[in-house]
Amino acid sequence: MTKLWNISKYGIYTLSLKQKNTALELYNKEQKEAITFNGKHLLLLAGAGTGKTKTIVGRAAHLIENGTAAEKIQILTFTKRAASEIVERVKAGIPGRDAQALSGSTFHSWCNQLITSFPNLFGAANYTVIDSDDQLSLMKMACGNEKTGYGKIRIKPQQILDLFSFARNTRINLTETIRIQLHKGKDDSETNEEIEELRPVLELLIKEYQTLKMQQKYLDYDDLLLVVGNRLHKDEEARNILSKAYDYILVDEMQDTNPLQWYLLAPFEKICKLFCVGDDAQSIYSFRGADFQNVHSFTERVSDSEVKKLDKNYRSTQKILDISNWLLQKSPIGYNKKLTAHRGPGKTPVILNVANQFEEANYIAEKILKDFREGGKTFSDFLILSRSQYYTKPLQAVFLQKKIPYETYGGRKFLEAAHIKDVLAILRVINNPLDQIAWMRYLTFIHGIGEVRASSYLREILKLDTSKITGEALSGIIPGPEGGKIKAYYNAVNANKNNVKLAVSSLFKEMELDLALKYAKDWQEKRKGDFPVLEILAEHYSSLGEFITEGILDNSTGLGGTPVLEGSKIKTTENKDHVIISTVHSAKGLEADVCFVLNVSPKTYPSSYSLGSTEEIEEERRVLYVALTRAKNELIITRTTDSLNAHHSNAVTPTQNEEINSAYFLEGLPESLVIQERPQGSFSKSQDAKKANKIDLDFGFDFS
DNA sequence: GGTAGGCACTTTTTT
DNA sequence: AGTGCCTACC
Repeated sequence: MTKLWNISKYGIYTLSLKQKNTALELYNKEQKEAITFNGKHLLLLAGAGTGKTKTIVGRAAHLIENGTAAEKIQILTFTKRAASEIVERVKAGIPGRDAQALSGSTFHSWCNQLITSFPNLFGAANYTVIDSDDQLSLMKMACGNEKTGYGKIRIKPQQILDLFSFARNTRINLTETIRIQLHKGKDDSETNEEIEELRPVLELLIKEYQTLKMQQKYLDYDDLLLVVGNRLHKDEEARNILSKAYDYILVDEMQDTNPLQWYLLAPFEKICKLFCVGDDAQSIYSFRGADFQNVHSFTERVSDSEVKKLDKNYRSTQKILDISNWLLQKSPIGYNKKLTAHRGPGKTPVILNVANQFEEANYIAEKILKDFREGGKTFSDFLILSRSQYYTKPLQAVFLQKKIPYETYGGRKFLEAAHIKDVLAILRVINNPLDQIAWMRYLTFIHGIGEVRASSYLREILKLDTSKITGEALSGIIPGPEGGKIKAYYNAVNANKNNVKLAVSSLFKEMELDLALKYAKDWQEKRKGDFPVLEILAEHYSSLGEFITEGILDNSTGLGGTPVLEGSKIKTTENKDHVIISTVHSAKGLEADVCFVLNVSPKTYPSSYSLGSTEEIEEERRVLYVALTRAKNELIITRTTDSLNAHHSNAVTPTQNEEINSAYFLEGLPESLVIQERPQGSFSKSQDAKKANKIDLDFGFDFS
């Protein structure tokens, strides 16, 4: 099965693609030892920039060149992008077909492949994988059916999903999950009473949600892992089958795996050899249940295991590492980590004090253009990192205006865009007629049909035997021109259901006018062009189900770039020279010559949402650490002074303000580590400038 | 009663 | 860019 969702993001890696991975002289002693490790299980602690990815690539190549069949190696990563990068680099290093069968996936996509490959083993066939939007719709349905119980409790469907997902990912029971997530872990009688009141209601709603999923043959993200994990734990036959399928599992970003992922991985300790790579200082996913016990307790949990370390940094110059090291040292947790550069001192990092986001955006744009025109740099030499996707909006506007090509990582995905989902809904319904979420979207897409009427039509549709559902039958249920449209859409796909591309293109022809009407505001400029892309994506799949699921499990097909068609291949801007704008969370593994870290201001680092618990603040610290260590030669940290006078957040008490300032990560930063700058021109020694200097307030902070 | 359209609001991080 | 809430129309 071809996976076109792996459209390469390798633009920035092409230079390193050519090197032969297994030429061991390319590696240092520690890397070599890891690559050629001959024991059973290995945990490799690899600090930022120490050649982690390179070593995984080398390990896979080494195994293949020493006789392991490529299909018996599974590489697991967090994003499809990371997986494809590793796989492509291994393939590039090994001539011929030996490495072609090498598989790299996310945990979720891997589980999906296993479930699909062994339908009898896992007992799931023809299911639909649902994304978070669909989960929310389904949870709303669950809550709607339980109005009595739900009405009393002030908890939103999204919160219920978050609690449930947290519980499943951490494998903690519901009571304790509520305690941790809603009561900050408190264990007193008042808390316990509240928990006892909430828990039964939640349980009821979650059970309803589970039932709805079962009825409609849905699997959500967590289900994918659980289905595989549960089977492996309970069933020896399953373990036997999979032990024949795999000899080695290579896990990237081990520090970000959660107990559910460990639950999935643990049976493989007996089945094959684990090679897990991670860095506890870069653990930034605890909101998703990541637990660095998976790293810290590795040797206790896994018999026949060893730990090795990589700590020589090849990415950054020393002055960039100095500020990164300083940040970690200030932590009350001992990370016991100090990166040393192998590339000399380099340039001192800059802190750029700006008045506001627009000044920040303009400064960055001007610097990039200047370096591009006069400094011999390409756009791909720049990486811009932000705490949140939302914050980069003004920057993107300025880039568009100044014609700086960029690509965003993180944020809304291609297949999550409303107009794409509208079209996919019809495919989904034909793939799985029990898919009520898709039915509702399909029906309410038609002008004149709202939620109420759609529900009643859907009730009629579901009464039909699934084999009796036809375009004709639908127009029998839905009268008038609306029914005619529904029928036409249905037939367009149904007549071509064995040719996904044709299904998509004929459906689009039917829907185009209505789509243009619904999205009149930005149809021509923004949305219309996505459909040729969708058709070409579709071309690479042999069934509707595969197309829908692979799309949902992939996050690499961002909508940020302008997709361009070139022959039969999609070319997106990502293949051209462009700046990368990314959230820190999506930037793991990335690096760039010049790196901007946006808005390192109080309230953002750490985020004011995280104040209150040391664990959360420390996670924020690691987020900043990850950001700082992306830079190879130039690090520019910006900080906005108007974030201090928070007009947007209305009620900040003086005490809170003090807390915000004292928790601020750059507070107390030694002068020698950075150069403070202000943009030239519009920004002079005004009042704003004075505010900028006030950020380093000297408040002590007692973490004990 | 049901639907569509307009307005205001709001955004941590992701599979 | 999406969602929730209100209002005006069928």
